[in-house]
Amino acid sequence: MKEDIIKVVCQSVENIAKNNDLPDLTVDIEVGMPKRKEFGDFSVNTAMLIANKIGKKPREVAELIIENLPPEKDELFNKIEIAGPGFINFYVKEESIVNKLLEIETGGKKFGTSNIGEGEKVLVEFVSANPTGFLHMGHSRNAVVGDTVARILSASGYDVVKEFYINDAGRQMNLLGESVFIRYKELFGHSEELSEDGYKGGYVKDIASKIESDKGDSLLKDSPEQASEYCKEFAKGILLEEIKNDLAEVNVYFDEWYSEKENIHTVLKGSEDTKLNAIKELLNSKGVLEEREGALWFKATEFGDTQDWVLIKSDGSPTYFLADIAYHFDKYERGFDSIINIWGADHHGHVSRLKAALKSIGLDESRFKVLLIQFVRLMRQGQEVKMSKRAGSYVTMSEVVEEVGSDVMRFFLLMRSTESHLDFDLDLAKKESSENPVYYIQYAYARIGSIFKKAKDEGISQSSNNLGLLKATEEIELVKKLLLFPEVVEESAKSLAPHKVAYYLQDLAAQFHMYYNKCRVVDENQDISSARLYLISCVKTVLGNGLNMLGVSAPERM
RNA sequence: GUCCCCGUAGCUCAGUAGGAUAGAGCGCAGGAUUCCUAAUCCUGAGGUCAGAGGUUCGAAUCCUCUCGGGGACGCCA
Repeated sequence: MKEDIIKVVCQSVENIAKNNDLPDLTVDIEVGMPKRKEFGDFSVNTAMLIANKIGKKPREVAELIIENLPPEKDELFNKIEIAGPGFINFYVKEESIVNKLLEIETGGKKFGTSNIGEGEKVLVEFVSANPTGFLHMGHSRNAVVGDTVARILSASGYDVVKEFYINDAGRQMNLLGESVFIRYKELFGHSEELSEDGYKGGYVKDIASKIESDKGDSLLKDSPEQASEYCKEFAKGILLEEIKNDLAEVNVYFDEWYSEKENIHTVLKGSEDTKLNAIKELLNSKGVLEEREGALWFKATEFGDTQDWVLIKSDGSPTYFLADIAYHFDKYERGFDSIINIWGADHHGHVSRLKAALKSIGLDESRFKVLLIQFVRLMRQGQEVKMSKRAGSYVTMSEVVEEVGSDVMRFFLLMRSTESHLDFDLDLAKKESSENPVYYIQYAYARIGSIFKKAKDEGISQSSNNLGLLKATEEIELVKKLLLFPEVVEESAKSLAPHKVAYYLQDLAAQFHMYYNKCRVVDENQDISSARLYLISCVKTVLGNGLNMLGVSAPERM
């Protein structure tokens, strides 16, 4: 619908430009939907935008634009008016709106998808938690947002790969291995204190017991280093499985599990050195490294960052940052046009240093985007549920999923803009009523299913033959809302903002429920009924497509 | 001290490259079901868009400053 208006206004502006000898009269036609009915179905502010260029008052320009509209305007509009400071308001013929339903029906599951991505290769990396424990609530928002961004991008014509970066190298993993080994030794009566920053969660003991039932006391005969190493690898395997299961519970699946240890710290077939060493050499060749106080530094300040960073510590071991540069260099090497990272907001300081590093080795850092996600607060009875990771008393993601279900979990985590802090209200999440926005939307979907069941009993089926009978304001408004869906998805994809789809679905569901209460679908008049069935079938399609994009189920019955 | 996010109704939050009289849900006060699911709908009250300047035809939106909340500033990851 908007395209139609853009088309005719554009033609008009071209005509004006020709007649007045203004060759560079170009303008983006922006079509708005006024909130108030008196202002028509669509409006355009073009006159105000080009008034200066033409040298006339906005309202006069508006008149000019209307005069120069192509003849097809009569087929499309009932009325065109100038209002306020120079808006042009279009009153569209009901018929031309309603006929657009055919496009939705034809589009089916594809309606709402687009090709704005043009097959661009995108890597979305998210979660990327250390396999040193279970996923907690903080990870859950990252997981669900990342997955949904990926779904929306796919739907918009991007070629998306979802990747989980496994931080399985370095200090944290060593600590985990040592902690497990200590618990293992406990099982044989060797008591030893866990170090200050060792892992204290109960799962560490569980893993130790598994090793014991697997291997008996054989680890005691190995060297402590060998034993710890074994424990580490064993624990990693178990915890990764656990993480995969937790993610699967909320419908999150990855295409790639990228092991830092295997890819960055190991010499791969066909290469002479590790990626870690290779990147260090590359940086060195660019002259951006410096030895200071026994450590090797990256001069990030030369590339816009506020401070320099250590890449190799004075004890000779690499920092996480160096591995991260190597990892991101590899992302470019793998040929992605666009690289998206979903990070917790607490990592925002790392954006500029990584960008600085990419820039220093000549990579186009505009292809690299970080979506920062603000924190989640878990609320129960109006109180924040306090979590302390140190004490091992944090609420895991799977505990909450078990409590509220996957659909609610996902939707609640998607409801807010990613740059807003999110209060996860457990009490609301568990309510099976209209207060709960998930059920509100799903109920609309199920309700349509139920109407169709009724229609079937009555022997009425949907038809596009009588769409002209859809004349009620609620019907026109509903169709207009449906037609907005592709635009919402596109907007959501461009701005990496899945909450826009969530909001849209709530609005659409509200409008449908209103319609349901106002107009009876299955009625005596079979012609009207068949047209209305056609309409609500389109509503069902859009609700279904939207929910699917969010990874939330669309139930036929509730 | 430097940097990032936030401040909109009692609460939780939307607000679409600046647009017309600022929205939704919850909560609150009323009301609607002989009929497709009342997990629904309707009506109402409720606002100095944190504050002050600036930019212009026009600002919740853009710029500057102030105040308030959260987070980041490691040879941790």
